[in-house]
Amino acid sequence: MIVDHRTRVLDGAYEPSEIEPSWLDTWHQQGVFDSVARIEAGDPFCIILPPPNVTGALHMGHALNSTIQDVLIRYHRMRGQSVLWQPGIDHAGIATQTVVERNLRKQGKERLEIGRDAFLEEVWRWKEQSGNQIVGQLRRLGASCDWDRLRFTMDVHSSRAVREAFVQLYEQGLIYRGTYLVNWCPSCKTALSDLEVEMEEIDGGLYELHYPVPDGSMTLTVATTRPETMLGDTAVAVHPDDDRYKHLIGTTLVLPIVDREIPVIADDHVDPEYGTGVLKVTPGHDFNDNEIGSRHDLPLISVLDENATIVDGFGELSGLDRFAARKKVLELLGSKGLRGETETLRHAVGHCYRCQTIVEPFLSDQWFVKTEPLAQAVLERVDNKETEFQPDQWEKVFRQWLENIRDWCISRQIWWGHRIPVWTCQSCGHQQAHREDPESCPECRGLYEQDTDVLDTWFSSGLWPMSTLGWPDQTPELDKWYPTSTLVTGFDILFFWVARMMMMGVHFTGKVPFSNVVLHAIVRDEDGEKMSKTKGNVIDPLELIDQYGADALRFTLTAMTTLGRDIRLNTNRIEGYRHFANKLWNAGRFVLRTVGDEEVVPVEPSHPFNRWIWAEIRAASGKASNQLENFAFNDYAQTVYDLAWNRFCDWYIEGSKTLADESEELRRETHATLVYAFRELLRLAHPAMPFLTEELSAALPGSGKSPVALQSFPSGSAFAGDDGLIAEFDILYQSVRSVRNIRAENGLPPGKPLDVALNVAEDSTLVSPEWLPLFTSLAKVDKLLVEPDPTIYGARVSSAEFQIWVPLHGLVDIESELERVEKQLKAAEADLGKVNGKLSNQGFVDKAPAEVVAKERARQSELQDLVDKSMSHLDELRRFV
RNA sequence: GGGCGAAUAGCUCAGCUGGGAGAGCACCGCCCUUACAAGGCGGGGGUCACAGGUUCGAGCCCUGUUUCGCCCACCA
Repeated sequence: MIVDHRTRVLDGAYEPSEIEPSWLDTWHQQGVFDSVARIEAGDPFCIILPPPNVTGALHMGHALNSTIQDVLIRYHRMRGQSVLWQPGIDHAGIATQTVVERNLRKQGKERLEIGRDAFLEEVWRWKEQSGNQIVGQLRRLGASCDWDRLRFTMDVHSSRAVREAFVQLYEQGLIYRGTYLVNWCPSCKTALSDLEVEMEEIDGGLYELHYPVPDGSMTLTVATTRPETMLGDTAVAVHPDDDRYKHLIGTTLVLPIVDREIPVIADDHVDPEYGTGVLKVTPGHDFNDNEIGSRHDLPLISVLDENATIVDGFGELSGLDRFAARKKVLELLGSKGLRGETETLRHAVGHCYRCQTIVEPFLSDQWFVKTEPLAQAVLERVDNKETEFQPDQWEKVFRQWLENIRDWCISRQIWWGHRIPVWTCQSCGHQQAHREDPESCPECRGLYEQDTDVLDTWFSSGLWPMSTLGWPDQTPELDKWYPTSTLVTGFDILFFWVARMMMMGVHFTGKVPFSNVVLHAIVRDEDGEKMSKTKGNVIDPLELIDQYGADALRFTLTAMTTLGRDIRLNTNRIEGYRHFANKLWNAGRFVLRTVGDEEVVPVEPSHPFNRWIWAEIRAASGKASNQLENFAFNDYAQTVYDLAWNRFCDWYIEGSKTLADESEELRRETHATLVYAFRELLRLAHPAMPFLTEELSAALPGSGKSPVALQSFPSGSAFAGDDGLIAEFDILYQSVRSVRNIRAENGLPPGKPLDVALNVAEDSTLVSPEWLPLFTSLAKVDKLLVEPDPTIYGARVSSAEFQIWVPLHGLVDIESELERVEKQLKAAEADLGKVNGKLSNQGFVDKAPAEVVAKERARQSELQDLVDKSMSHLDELRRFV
């Protein structure tokens, strides 16, 4: 279907839902986002889309993230660079498995019942649906990704990259397996990395327990928040210098309930000031105790199983979950008279980041990445500024984390993910990582079994910039676009993702994966609350798009993005920018209607007013480029808004109406300027408002077939215009506003024509035949008087450039005019006072830079002049009272 | 326990290397002027959290305080 954009703009009110979807098709059909087709076209610019999780629909955070990236991508594409925005989605291991499990449970099914294969089929089904929904949402927002290159972290290619990376690390000795204490989620029943544990303050108790010496003659009192783990105690520790307990070091105590003898040991870790100064040591269920245990060679005892219930062998305690066991242990100790004081205590406890269950330090076999060497390599690159952070305060945070990094537990006891590619022989015990699935043990042909665990989901996302471009193969894409240019993401995944990509990228390619990292804020609701499903304050971007249009939403997000600050989304703001979009729409309708069927050709205008708008466009173009290069998104939006509304619509369009009537020649020139300046403006706005700008541009005469997305971003070279024109225009602007002000302050209707006396220097541009008609029409001057008439009273506005006098005789009461002038005088006097104060300060005159002093002097005489004129005007007015 | 960020108009926020306090929305007044009432024109409104300091000059730099928010951290 061929759309007649001209008719659509001319006939219709602005209705984004009617124009936006059709452009999605057009862009696609015209291959606007195809990157590989233009792989040789220019300097590379590449952004890897942070792959959204297939856990459901997108939220406002994604909309913000994608908008920022799309603004950058569209800008760089318009700069003629060879642009790739690589899209993809993430399988999101635990998160997705949890969602699918929950859905199954609603149907009365359990994961374990249906089995691994059937379950994975379910997940793939879910992935298909969620993935499509996500892509649909991103496209609707206008995201100009190269959609043909859409990737998934578990597709064939990514899986191969994961496999390759794992095997290399394994062979390099950077991946190891062992039995260690890890963070365990008893609900997800899997190990978690340190990062996946969220510390949250909860109310608990600090319980005192008495442990008797073997002969029962005395007890030693420990303090603990977790009495139930006492079943696994293998020592009691005191500080080596603690005189209270020094004599007991080396003796033993009897662990109540289990009747096991445990040693009293000395360790620096114990704080004599805290609790009783005696620490029970449970190396099997506490990270600190585990370290103490390894220092003292203590045995490790697991008293909890993977569900965090007490294991067999503890009588009535066995089978109780940890919280029930806690109660029971306290009860048992109480009945033996072995309980002391209990103190309530608010303390930080680790929770699973996916299901919020309290994590349990749990002894198990897990796979780890030795991160220290990887982190060191990254730190060197950051030192060399090979990757820079925006805003730069994040560099410090990033660095600190890497400096204190601990080994990364990468194995997960779930089903959804990349299976760990390590096989172990059931006969000879041979163990090896394989790039291809092996048939049998390469050593003895025995039964060879693959590890059942899967990898941490962040392992595959850590490879994302490389793997999407083809690694481990040396593809043309990898060659062209790696390292990528800018990574745009939220600071909440700085460690999870950015750090991992840096480590993997540097390790495997020797190059940092991106030269800039832009960390944007999270989107909060109007009350500053973080959006979350549980709070029910989540806003679906699609709803906002339906209501206000994608352009308005995008412009809002762009305008609200100052790096380093949270965004509070309020719908007033979106509404405001919808009005802005509407304003542009109507400006477009005006241009079309005005120009009609006339043929317009781009010409270098001769009239200063036409040249002025080009000067404004040039200035704005330079500013906009700068702002985008520096990730100052809000400033860019402001530049566009100001140029479009305050310059083009309010002044240029209004003035053009007068100009076009002056002469045939001027009409032609002005109409051409209207069209071409407007088109330039649309290009400037395109990265933020792609749909509207395409639609309006396509409707303009002589627009050709090329979409705005592929046109060049304004560089100011179209028609230079000179900067002096901006100052010339300012005189017109001030003078017109003066007359309007007189009108408003005296209660005269805005449309009422007035006689005006305009006094200026002879050589003033204002009275030149070129500017004067603009003044008389924009100020709605009825008759231009030569001189003020002293016999009637009038309003007067003075400036350095002009004096305006408007006779008010018979029009208004004089009191209001007196009021207006008095107010003006008061303001001028106040300003003058400040300036005089400054200039009479010897310190200022001596020490301030010469140009600052000169500026103040100039201002002094201007203000003095204004004060004088206002005073004499007041005298004049008072004669008529 | 460390570290970071924020505090500016009624609201949401800009304010770059220190030199005349800004925007949008809201508010008030006048206008349905032939692109646009989702609009036009004009206007009011701020002890820049507080207290010191540096400087000729501080919203901006330094010190301290208060109030919010976030991150990291093994005090049981």
